[in-house]
Formats: sequence, C-alpha cells, structure tokens
Amino acid sequence: MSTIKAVAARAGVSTATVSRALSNPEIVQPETRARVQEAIEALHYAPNHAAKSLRMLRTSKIMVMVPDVSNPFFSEVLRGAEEAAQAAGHSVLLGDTRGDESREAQYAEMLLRKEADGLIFLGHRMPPSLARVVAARGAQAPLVNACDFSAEHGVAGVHIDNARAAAEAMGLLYSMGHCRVGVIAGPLESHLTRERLAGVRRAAVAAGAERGLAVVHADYTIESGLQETTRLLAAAGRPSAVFCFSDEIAVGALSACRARGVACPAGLSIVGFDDVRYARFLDPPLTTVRQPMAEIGRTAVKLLLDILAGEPAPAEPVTLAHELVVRASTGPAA
Amino acid sequence: MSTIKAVAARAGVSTATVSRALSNPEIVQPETRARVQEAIEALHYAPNHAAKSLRMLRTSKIMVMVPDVSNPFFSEVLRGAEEAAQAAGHSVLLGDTRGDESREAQYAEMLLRKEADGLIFLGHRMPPSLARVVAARGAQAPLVNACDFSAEHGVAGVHIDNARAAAEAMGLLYSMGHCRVGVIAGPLESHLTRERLAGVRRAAVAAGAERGLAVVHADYTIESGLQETTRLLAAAGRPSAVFCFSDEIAVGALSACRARGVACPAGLSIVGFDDVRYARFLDPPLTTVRQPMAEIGRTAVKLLLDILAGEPAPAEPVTLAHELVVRASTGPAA
DNA sequence: GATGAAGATGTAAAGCATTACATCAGGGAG
DNA sequence: CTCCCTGATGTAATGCTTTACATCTTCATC
Repeated sequence: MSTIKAVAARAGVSTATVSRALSNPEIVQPETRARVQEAIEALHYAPNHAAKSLRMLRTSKIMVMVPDVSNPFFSEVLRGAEEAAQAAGHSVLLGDTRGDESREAQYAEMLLRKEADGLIFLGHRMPPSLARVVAARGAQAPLVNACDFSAEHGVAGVHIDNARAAAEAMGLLYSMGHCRVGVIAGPLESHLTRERLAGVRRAAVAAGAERGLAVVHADYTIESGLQETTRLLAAAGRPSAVFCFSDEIAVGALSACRARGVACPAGLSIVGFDDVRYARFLDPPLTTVRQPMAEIGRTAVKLLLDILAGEPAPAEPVTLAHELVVRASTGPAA
Repeated sequence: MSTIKAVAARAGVSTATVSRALSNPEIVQPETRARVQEAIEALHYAPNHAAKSLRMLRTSKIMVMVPDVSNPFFSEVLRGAEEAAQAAGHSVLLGDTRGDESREAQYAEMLLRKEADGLIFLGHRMPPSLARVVAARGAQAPLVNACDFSAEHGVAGVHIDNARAAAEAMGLLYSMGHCRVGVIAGPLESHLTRERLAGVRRAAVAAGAERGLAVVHADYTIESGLQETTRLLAAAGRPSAVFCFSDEIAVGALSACRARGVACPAGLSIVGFDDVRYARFLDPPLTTVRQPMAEIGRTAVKLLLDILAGEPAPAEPVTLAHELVVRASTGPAA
C-alpha cells in the first residue's frame, strides 16, 4: 500500500498538507485539496491505522466481553453496542469468554496493551488485571459493567432493577394463586443472581409463601433448565409454577414439561427472563421479564464514550426500565 | 503507561534486550531475563500494540462481517470464528452490517487501513472497494466468504452443498406424499438462494411435482416468515407443506399456523434450515437442515489464517457436511 | 597464543501519520 | 512604503517497538 509520503510527493505538497486535507479539509486551499485528492485516488491511499493510533494514543476500538455470543440475550446486547459504537466512529472488538476466567484475563490484557480504548464487560467478574486501573481512576476508568452490575467493582454500569423485576415476576405467580413456586436461578457467584433472589424472597414474604419456595441453580443453558425442571417436577410437593432466570432456562423448562407430559400452563406455569426474540414464538408463548437488550448495549457504549471523552462519570449506575410481559405460559393455579 | 524504554532503563539493558526477553526469551541470559522481568512487573509494562503493529505490519485481528449478530445462525458462526481466531492468537473485530451496503463498505475499508489482517464476510455481496485486492491477489487475498459463497467473487470460501441440502429437504416432503409445497426462499440477489432453488427444482422435477411448487421470497426474519406463510395459507390450492430457507422463517411459519388455527404438521408440514439452538425446542420440534454453524466459522478462520501465512489457497471452496434432521414438524400429507 | 565461532547485548533505522512550530506570501493599515 | 497580521504550507519531532547489523566476550581449537 502507498503511504502518505507517496501521496505528498505525487501531489507536490508536504505530508502535513495531505494529513490536513484528510482531517481538516477546510484549512487547505481548494485547489491544493483537489490535487491531494487526485493523488489519493490514483494511489489508492488509505491511512495506516496503526501509525495513526500510535501517534494519537487512541484506537477507536472498544472491547466487548460476553460470556457467549451465541446466546440470544448477549447477542442482542452486543448488537446494540455495535450499533452505538459504529455510529460514534468506533469499532467493536469481540471477546467471547465462555465464562472462562483466563480468557477474561486475556481480553482484559488487550486494554492494557492499548488495543482498545475501553472495555465493556457483561459478566459478574471484573478482571483482576484491571484492578490497578480502577484503583487509580475509579469510575473514570474506561470500563463499563453491563447487566450484572455490582457496586463493589467501582466502575460505571448499566442494568435493570433486577430485584424489582424478580419481585414482579413472582408477584404475578402469587396473584394467580400459586403457592408452591420453583425458582431456577443462576450461579450464586453472580451479583445479579443475588439481586434477583432478594426480589424473589421479598415477594414470597409479601405473599406469605416463603415455605412454598424452592430455589435451585442452573447455568443459564437450555440443558440445565431442562435438568433442574425435571428435578423439581419429580420432587414431592412439586411446584405449580417456576420462575426461570433466563428464557433459555425457560425453554429447558418447557422441554421438561413436554417430556414428562405436563401441560403448560395447566400443569406448570413458567416465567422466563429477558424476552429474547423467539420467546413469543414458543408454544405456549412465554411470559417473561423483558430486558431492553439493545438499549443496554447502546447505553454501555454511551457511558464508555462519555468516560473516554473525559466527562465526569455519573455517580450512579444507569438503571433501565424492564417490563413484565404476560403471555400464555402462565395461568391460574389449579 | 510505561514504555519499553523505561523498562530497559530500570533493568539496565537496551530496549532490544527487553523486546527479545519478551518475544524470544531463550536467547537472553537467564539473569538478564530476570532483571527485565522484574522491571516489567515493577512498572506494569505492557507493550503498546499500535507500535508493534506498525512495525510488524500485522494487527493480529480479523474482521468478521455479519448481516445481523443477533440472528442465532450468524451468532453461532461468529462464535466458532471467535473461538478459532482466539486459539490462533488473533482477535475478532465485529462488523454488523444489517445488510446495508454502505456499512459493508465502511468495514471493508478497515482492511485497507490495515486495521485488520483479513476479512471474513457472511453475505452475498463482496464489498466493491476490495475488488482491487481481489484482482491483484485472487484467492490469495485475505478474504473469505462464508455461507453464501459465489465462485464469481474469486475468493476463498466455505459453505455447505446448498443445492443438495435443499433437494433433500424437498425430497423428504415429497416422500411423505406432499405434492403442493410452498417454498419460502431468501432474496434472489443472494447466490445461496439461487443454489437452494436449483436444488428445490431438481427435487420437484424428480418427484414430478413441479406444478405444485409455490416459491415466495422472505428476508430471513420471523416477521417475513409469518407474513409469507399467511399469504400461502390464504391462497387457493394452498400447500400442505412449506420449506423455509431459515429456521427464523420457519418460526414465523409456525406462528402463522397458530394464528390461523392450522395444526402442524397435520395441517401444514414445516421444514426449516440451519438448526439453530432452539429449533428442537419449538412446538412441534422443527424438522430442519442442520448446518455446522460453528464449524463454518472455524473453517473460515482457518482458511483466512492459512492465506495470511502464505500457504497456497485451496483451489476449491470448502464444502462442509449438512444433515437433514427430521423432527415432528413434518408428517404425511393428509 | 592466535584465530575463529558462538553467544549476548547494544545501536540505530524503519514502520507511518500527526501536529507544534517555523516560514513565507499577500493584503490592509498607518 | 513599511509593518504586522493572517492564512497556507513546510519542517521535523514524536508516538513505541522490532530487528538487521555491529560489537564485544568468552571459549574451543590448532
């Protein structure tokens, strides 16, 4: 590829002028600009990004770290993030961690090597190698935690009110007369799980149904949802409803019902979480807590770009609105 | 952040030695190496990627361009690609094009600016700005076309045998006695659509059922699947089966059936394409053509890395195995 | 003891674009 | 006519790392 030098030579100007013609066209004489333009086209010149990035100390890239791109929830958040980044002239570096700590560390390292200007992470763990950055800059560190936010991290964040959302979901079930309710939660290490469980308990207490609560833990996959639901259905005093911490888990639950010949919602009401794109197309259509996935992604990017632009970080994490979407997978207790 | 110079100064060696200690540890004396190591840790040194990349003329990044990350098919391919890239020490730059030509051009431009070493694109359009690269280097250009491959592009590619897969899907329907079959295809601009339609016709001819064929076009979304199916169901001589060119379309078809009170498969057999992760959990579980999505992603990356390593590109595009997965959404014609 | 080879480390160029500062020309004001 | 300011453009330093080549030890060999 040709360099700025070649373009300058051909146009009979200095490299400075070429650079200016590209980044500040209005300060170069129109005819000079035209000559430069001609040379650029003739030589098919495209500025080398590494050189620019080295000089400017900015990469125009943001790293987005997700536990699993192929999970419909994360891919939707990712899409929102990509959209916002792109609109702001940044591009997205994707890190799929598979929940693996060493992979997380590896991606975090990229921030230190200045391969990206900032990092958005969707998960409950904050990479230890970034601890120093956070210690030094606090919420001004170019880090945003999305979804599974914990104030302990001391970084900017965006999420929904998980406790309230969970309480509302349980409230729906209780209002329908269910008193034995299974909860298929996520792993306890996750702050998000603990938040939602707090909401669950609050609702149970309010309904005076604590004794009927059965909490089990899954890992957000369809398979584990199937397995845990099967276990709940087999137990004595089996629940008449389950609240799943993700739609994937709920799909597993539906599948377990089908396998055991339990009708939904007649035999088991099911509530999911997220409202992924196919939730409404399941049979029965899934009652679930909608998270504004794309909006979470966009907001995370916005927060990050604000931080990068040096704006004072908001003291509080951003809380977005959720919505309990009632469909046909829930019905009155028998 | 500290630079290699600072590390060198602290360790009392030259920058060359620091560099060697990092990239070629075995050629530096163990005690020197230890001193360097100490300095690196003390100063929290991490090599600046832009500088490295400028010097080496390599970025260790590959751009993956998809029409829609949140589509479960693409996100699964993406995941495979990310995995393979990461394993080979590269990282993935994500480009979500939304099928928008100008966005495609923008991402392609990044290749020219050397923001990435290579590009994998999942779509039917080859960005025009890359035409020169291809003209110059042919299949040695750092480009790989995945899924929707066309030989016209003249670049490396990976895909399944779409014509055969489509013929098999239709063959299944014909073998079940369906003679009026609707086909909800993709847009005709796409080479992949034309390939599959060729397979469809071949099967129809073989079954002597050409007259019963009704081909309509959707854009691979659930919504358009719903709409086109509704149209097919409303038409005179309505089909007893539909073959959808994606599972998303099939979800729309299922949804249309439900809306019109048509039972599946009793009233309408449905075949999808892709076998996305939730296809088996739909009700009824979807009969579909499984594409090895993650494998496609991995293979695309492998091809690209081979090209980047200067290995002679395979003369032929890689064809991976598909599989017709028969589930409960198909049944004998009434 | 001289010669050469091998191994360790240093020197400095190269990779490419941006931009502060310098320079130069032209026009307006006094 | 001279001085100064403004606007356009050039000069050169800067960002940081890698690596070819140069240098210097050290050890083995004849």
